[in-house]
Amino acid sequence: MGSLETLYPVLLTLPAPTLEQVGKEISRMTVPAGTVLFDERQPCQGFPFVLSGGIRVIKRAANGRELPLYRVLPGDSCIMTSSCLLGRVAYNACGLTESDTELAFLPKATFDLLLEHEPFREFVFHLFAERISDLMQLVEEVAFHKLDQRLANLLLGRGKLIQTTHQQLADELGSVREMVSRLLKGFAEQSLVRLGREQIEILDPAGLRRIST
Amino acid sequence: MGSLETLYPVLLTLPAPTLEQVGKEISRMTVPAGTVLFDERQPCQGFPFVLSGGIRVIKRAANGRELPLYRVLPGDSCIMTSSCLLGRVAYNACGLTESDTELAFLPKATFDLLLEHEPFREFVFHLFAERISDLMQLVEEVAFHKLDQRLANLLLGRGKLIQTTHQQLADELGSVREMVSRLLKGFAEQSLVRLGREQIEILDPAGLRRIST
DNA sequence: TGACCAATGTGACTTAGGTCACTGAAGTGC
DNA sequence: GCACTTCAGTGACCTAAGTCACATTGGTCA
Repeated sequence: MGSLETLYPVLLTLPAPTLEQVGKEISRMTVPAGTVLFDERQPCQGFPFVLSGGIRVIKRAANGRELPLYRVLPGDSCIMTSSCLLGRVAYNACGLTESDTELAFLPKATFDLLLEHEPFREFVFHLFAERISDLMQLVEEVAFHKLDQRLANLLLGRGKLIQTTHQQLADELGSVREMVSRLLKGFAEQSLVRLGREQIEILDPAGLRRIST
Repeated sequence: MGSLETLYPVLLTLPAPTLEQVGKEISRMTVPAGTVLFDERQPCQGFPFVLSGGIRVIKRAANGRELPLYRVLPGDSCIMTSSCLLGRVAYNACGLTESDTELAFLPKATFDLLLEHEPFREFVFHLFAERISDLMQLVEEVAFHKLDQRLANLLLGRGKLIQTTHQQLADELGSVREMVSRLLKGFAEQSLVRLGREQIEILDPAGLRRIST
């Protein structure tokens, strides 16, 4: 939907010739939902901008279970990909498009050029800082929080009426459907939610929040 | 021990006047082992260099348990502190000196100046990338690996003869002493290690590696 | 309407990990 | 040598979470 400049207003702080160069050298692509964008150490094609859609970055376990690490939405950038560009460190995680996604890639040379500009640097650092913050949050969740807390937390901030299946919630938590069903049943018995087929109505956000902490 | 330039050779790539300015504006401090350097959202004093000693960055749980996130050793920098400088994101973790530690802080203004130089930028990006990599590794460990795997992994790469207590190992893993004792006993029964008071002798690294995967 | 399928509910069981409450063993200082 | 402390070993028990094997429910579509 939005143009590159609307989604990434930091680009507007660049000098006009630089911005023009960006426009010239950026390469766009559209990929359908469910595409694997990268997996355990793929060569990186440049600095990625997400224009629409979104990317789910997950970590796969040996036993097939998987855990979502974070999402990359329009306006963000996938540090995963970009930092192999920046820091020459190989990660092993896997990125999938959640829905049809438009991407734009900036070649490394152009990206380096942009980094000469303080506002753009700040933008990139901010992306890094946010990812680190997300990952720490995740470590905290996985290491210290029980599943009911994590589920309650997941339900909160998704609106009053959530359209989803138990399986999807389980995937989100890196758990299994049965656990989610049981916990939701417990929530329903406490009148925190009302359950329906493929939908959950939040009745008592405060109560959920109490559990989620 | 080492000078700033020896530990951070990237500084030598800076123009002489800049380097001189760094020397002038940097402030050094020495803190004893066990000092809390920062805790849930402290103001940051600048970009930190570690000259000797080391910092343990941990996450505290509500129940008092704690999990080490990563260490900052001489030559590294604590992204935690620095990225609140860079990305204006507040983290909540806690940093403690592991041993007597010499630190040097660069004021934000000087740090911004250094970022004008490509090699220094690269250095900083690399630090970020490594931390992210560490954190992902940690997520993987905590979410997917069993304690015996994690313990085996911890023992490996620490030399043939490890001087430590079970309690210290447990702290390292975010677990409890009893579990470590039990697991070590199991390892000993498989002749993977020989146990002694405050020491563990690795007998079969290959066997441990098999477990650790 | 009846076959079919995805989503959900549920009980029985297993496992990993943690907690508690001890006991014993090895060093340390006097 | 003896008191004291720290470290380690161990059994009994508890809990969260996952696994397995189903039964049920509601919707879709030929």
